[in-house]
Parts: sequence; C-alpha cells; structure tokens
Amino acid sequence: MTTTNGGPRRVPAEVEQTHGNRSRDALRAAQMYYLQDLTMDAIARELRTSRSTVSRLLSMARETGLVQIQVNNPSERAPALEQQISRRFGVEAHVVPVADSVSDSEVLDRVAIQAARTIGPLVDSNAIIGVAWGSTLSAVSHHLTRKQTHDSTIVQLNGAGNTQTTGITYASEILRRFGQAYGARVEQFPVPAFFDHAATKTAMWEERSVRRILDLQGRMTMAIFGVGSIGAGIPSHVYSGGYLDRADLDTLESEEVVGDVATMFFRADGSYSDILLNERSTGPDLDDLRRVRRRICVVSGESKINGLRGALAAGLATDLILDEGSARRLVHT
Amino acid sequence: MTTTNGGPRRVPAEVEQTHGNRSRDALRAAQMYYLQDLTMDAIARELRTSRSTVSRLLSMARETGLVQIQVNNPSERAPALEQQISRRFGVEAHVVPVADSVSDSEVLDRVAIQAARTIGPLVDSNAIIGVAWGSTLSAVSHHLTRKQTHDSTIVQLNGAGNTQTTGITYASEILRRFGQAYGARVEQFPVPAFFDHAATKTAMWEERSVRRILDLQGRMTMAIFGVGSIGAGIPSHVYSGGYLDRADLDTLESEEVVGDVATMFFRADGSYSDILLNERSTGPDLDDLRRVRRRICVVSGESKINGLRGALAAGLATDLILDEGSARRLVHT
DNA sequence: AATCGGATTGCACAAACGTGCACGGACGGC
DNA sequence: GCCGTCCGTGCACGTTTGTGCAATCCGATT
Repeated sequence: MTTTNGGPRRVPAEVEQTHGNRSRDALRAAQMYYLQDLTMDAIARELRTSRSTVSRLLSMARETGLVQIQVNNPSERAPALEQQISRRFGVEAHVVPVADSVSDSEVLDRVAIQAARTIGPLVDSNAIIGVAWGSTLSAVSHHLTRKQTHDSTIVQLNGAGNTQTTGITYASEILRRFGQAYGARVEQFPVPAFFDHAATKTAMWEERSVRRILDLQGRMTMAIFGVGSIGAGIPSHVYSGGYLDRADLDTLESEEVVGDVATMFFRADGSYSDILLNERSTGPDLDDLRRVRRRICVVSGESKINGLRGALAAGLATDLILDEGSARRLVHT
Repeated sequence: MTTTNGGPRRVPAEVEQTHGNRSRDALRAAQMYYLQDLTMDAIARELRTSRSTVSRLLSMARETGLVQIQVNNPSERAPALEQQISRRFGVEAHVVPVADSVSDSEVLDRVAIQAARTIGPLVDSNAIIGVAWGSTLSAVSHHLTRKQTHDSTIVQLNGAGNTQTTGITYASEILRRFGQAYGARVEQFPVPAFFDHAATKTAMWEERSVRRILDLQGRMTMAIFGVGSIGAGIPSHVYSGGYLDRADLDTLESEEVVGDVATMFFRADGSYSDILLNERSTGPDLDDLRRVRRRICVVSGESKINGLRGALAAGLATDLILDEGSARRLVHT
C-alpha cells in the first residue's frame, strides 16, 4: 500500500519512488479496468485519485504496452479475402477493413495503425529487425506500441541519402521510433540510396563500417518494408524525391521494372537478377532478403498494386498487411 | 455445440449467411475499433448500421474471445507482493488488486473475473482440464471468456453428491460453463463427495465407468480449484453443506487438518498421507494431483488463509490467483 | 393465411469517458 | 532566496459509449 493519506502528495523519497508509484498504479488500474471491468470512477476511488487521472493512467498503460489488445480471426473462418491471398501468393495476409469511401491518406493512416499493432506481438527479444524507409514505413512508425525487449537491434535496410537532401533525418526518424518502441539499439546505414557508380558501391562494401551493417542485415530475424510501384497513380518517394534522374527512370522502364522493395527493383514476373540499377542501389540483395525468416510487407493504396504483384512474385514477403481495396484488386484480376 | 438432434436448428444456408455476416461484421468492427482506433460512430457508418449495433457487435466480439485483452506485468518489475509469494512458496502468483474497503462478496467476484481472464490464455487445444467445485469455482465459471479449442475435455475433479441434495446440478453447472466457454467435452463424476465406507470407494474405483474418469484425471494437463479452510471465518461449502457430519468434523480437528482441495484434506505442514477421511473422499489423490503440469489455485478472502498455507506447503499449486488482502497476509506473517 | 415467438434493430437517455485548461507543488538556475 | 519551468492534478465540458424499450423482421407453426 503506497498511498499518501488524504493530504497533499509528500513522497520525500526519490523520483524513483514517484515514477514507480505511477507505473504501479497504471498496472493496478489496468488490471481493474480490463480484467475486472470496474469503471474508471470506481478505480479512482480505490486509488484515491481522480477519474481523469485514471483515464490517463490507462492510456499510459496502453501506450507502454502494459495492456495488449489482440484481435484474433483464428483458423476457424479467416475472411475469404485473406484465405484467397494466402493460397494464391503463399503469404500470410492481414486485410485491413476500410470502406471504399475514405480518402487515400486516411487509408494509409489506418493501415499503418493496424500494421503497427500487428507487428508488435511478433517482435521478440534478441531480434534483429531490418526496417526500410518511405511514406508507408513512416506512417507505421508513428503508431508503434511500446514493447520491452532485450538485446534487440533495429537496422536500416537501405541508404537514404540523395542528391538534394541527405534524406537521413527522415529515415533516421523512422528508425528512432522503432528503436524507442521496442527498446532496441538502432543501427543506421549512412550511405546514399544509390551510388552514382557501381564501382563505388563495390569499394564501400569492403569498408569495415559498412560490413558491420551488412553483417547485421545478414542476421536479420525480421524485415519490415513497403513497396514502391512504377506506373499507375502517384509515384512513390523513390521515384519523385530526387533519388533517380531522368536517365535512370528511362532505364527502369525499358527493363520493365514494376516496383521496388528497399530500393531494389524487380519485374512483374518477380525477376530481378539482371537489373542494372540494383548494382548501384544500397538495398539488400533480394536473394539475401528472402532468407529472412519473417518478412513483413505493408501496402496501402491501389496504386501500389503493380509493385506489390511483382514483390509477391519474387517471394519477398512472408506476411502482407494491406487495405481491403487493394486486397480485393489483388485477387479479382 | 451439443444440441439434441431434431432440435430447431436448421441452418439452411440462410442462417449460415446471416450468422456469418454477423460474426464477420463483429470481426471487422473489432479490428476497426481496437486496431484502428475508430469511434463506434465511424464504424457504424462504414458498416451501414447503427452505432448501437456496433456497440453490441463489439461486446459480442469480446465475449466470444474474438478480442483478447491481456495485461502484462512482465519480468521487469512484477509487484513486490507477487515476487515475494513466488519466492517463498514457489508458485506463480497473480495478485488481484482490491482495496480493503470492499465487501467480501465483491472481492470474490472480482477475483473470479480476473481469474477467468487469467486462465483463458492458458487453455490450449487437446487439453484435459480438471475442475473442482465450490463457491469460488462457481464464481469463476460465471466469467469465463469464450475461446475455441479442439478436442479439449473438462473433467470433474471430485464427486459432489451429499446426504441432503445431490449437489450435482450445482457442480455440473460449473462444468457446463467451462465446457461451453472452451468448446470442450464435459465429463462428470457421478459419485458422492464422500463415501460412508472406504470399502465402497475401493469397490467403485474398480468400476469401469469410474475408471474412465480416473484415467482422464490421470492425464490432466491442467487443474483448477479453490481451497477450503477450517478454523477462522466462514466455513466453506464442504464444511457446512451437509457433506460431513459432526463426527467427521471432530476427526478432522483431532487430526489437525487445516483445509482441503477438491475434498482432499491436509495439515498445516502440507502432510496428508494418513488422514482418514481422505480414504472416503472422491477427490484426486494429492500425489497424483501434484503431477499435473499446471495447477491453478484461486483464493478469495482472508478466511481461507489457513487452508491456503497448507495447500502451498503441500505443493498443490503451480499458479495462485488471490486477492491483495490475502496476499498481504500470506507474506506478512 | 394468420399468428406467434425469438432475434435484431434504432432510438433516446443516462452513464462513462477523454481532454483543454488553470492551478499548485517540485526542481533547478541565478 | 527568488523566479521560471516542468509535471502532475482536478475540474468542467463535450464526446463517446452502454442499455432499456418499443418497433420490426423473419422463420415456424397451426
């Protein structure tokens, strides 16, 4: 029992204490609210505080991962869409329900929230998690729920520098959020997205600082990425953000590239071995990527469908999280 | 779903549909509410229904186990009480936070709710779960959350008949609820709680119908029980419900019995091997009980503390769920 | 065809909840 | 010691949610 009697809050002991009390209260409140179905009002009385404080304790408990809410659609009857996708493409599908009427940006946001909550339970201690960057991953990173792990590492999948901005704060912001959410070390990959000359890449790849990252990547237990798509709709970050020049884009087109994962490109049939630009890209070799045990692909918006098809054909993902509209287009054509 | 054949249950694809829609909607709603943080109002619009329906869909989703809410107090800093109990008694302790001011019956209720939710995640497919009876278990059985499993069995731990009532509806009601919650078969144990003569028990124990139950009990993967306590406070069901006569009670006292689990008695030091009444009791041999992998003991109210001490000394439980007041008394004396 | 009963819906109201705001104590720099 | 800053609190308000009730739907029975 650690309540002060009625009067003002004394606690001459340390900040430790105060903090401890707060988080202990959060746990108590969470148990009473979620496990015993008391109202916040009742909890407030037992905790000798105000209802608003209880409300805040509870949101803290949720945010810090003290409370975890899972939604199962267990084997019994996974919605038809997910089953079809699973069968046809050999991935575990998580379809995010979204009515057709909502705007693209809202779809992204909602896919991101659900992706973050789906990923959470999959993160283990001692994990090495590769994370790409891009608008999708950025959105996801904003909604991660905290989960304490030991000895986990977040490693950047591909360089982010480009000719106009360093792009690094953008990517590192994403990584930082992941690291913070899971209490993990963060390893950035301080190279441009693309080298101008393949030879430079070859040279850099021999540098020990780079090899350290490559080594980490080689030992990834999980990778999280979106897809870029060429063609219909809005071009993704990579195609419009100053990473590639006109000539590069033309080359891609003539090579029938449909999209990319972590700035490594592929065709509609899933082939990628002889695409020139990949020689200069800093993304992970896709053969290597495919050896990672858990590879989570997050996709929002139907404009990405072409890229997604290619990525699936290439077998890049084990898990696919996408909005309902895209899911439907994926199977119905 | 063990309905009598020829019942009103038709399922001409029509109901299938409707029912399917409803449960699919519940899943969608749950995802949108718990995974995407939409308000019920917004969900109602996307589902083209009213907000109240969404509210009901969500409570259905919770009740049927579609949504699972866990509260972790992970290794980090398990509350001091739980750690102390774990260390001193070698059980995993789950302390239910309850202010001192609330009434005994409310304590029981809240312990029961939290126990039910704690047990839920531990139930697996192919489980054989032994369940005792008594006021504690009855309370727990009222709050179980549904969880679909395959090939699980609920087996009654000890007979429930007595000289005045058959006591069977009471016990079977508890079992039925467990079975329903986990989609499990229910195996009753149709014998009295105590035989009048030990010899009758010996004879009955050779009957094949009884052996079938004993065999199941021998293969239990989990056992759930409360404790009875002799001495302070209100006597538990067993001691007041017409199961034992005056002579029995006197004998127990002279043998220094402090409590029971599933009508098998023990002393404060945990010994039980030479207690006469156990020869006539239909509860599981405590040596056998101790071989069960997971043995969950639910205790509410400080009057049970004596019995609980004995049960812990006898090593009957692997997991202990109890209210905060009892937990405190357990360690502080 | 008429009717019955159970299940499901939306409405309306009350209860429960989240959050901007202002207050007050604790801490640290000056 | 004094003041600015930060953090946690309770209050008040608007929003969100649960639920009793009556209306309605749908299949089943007579």
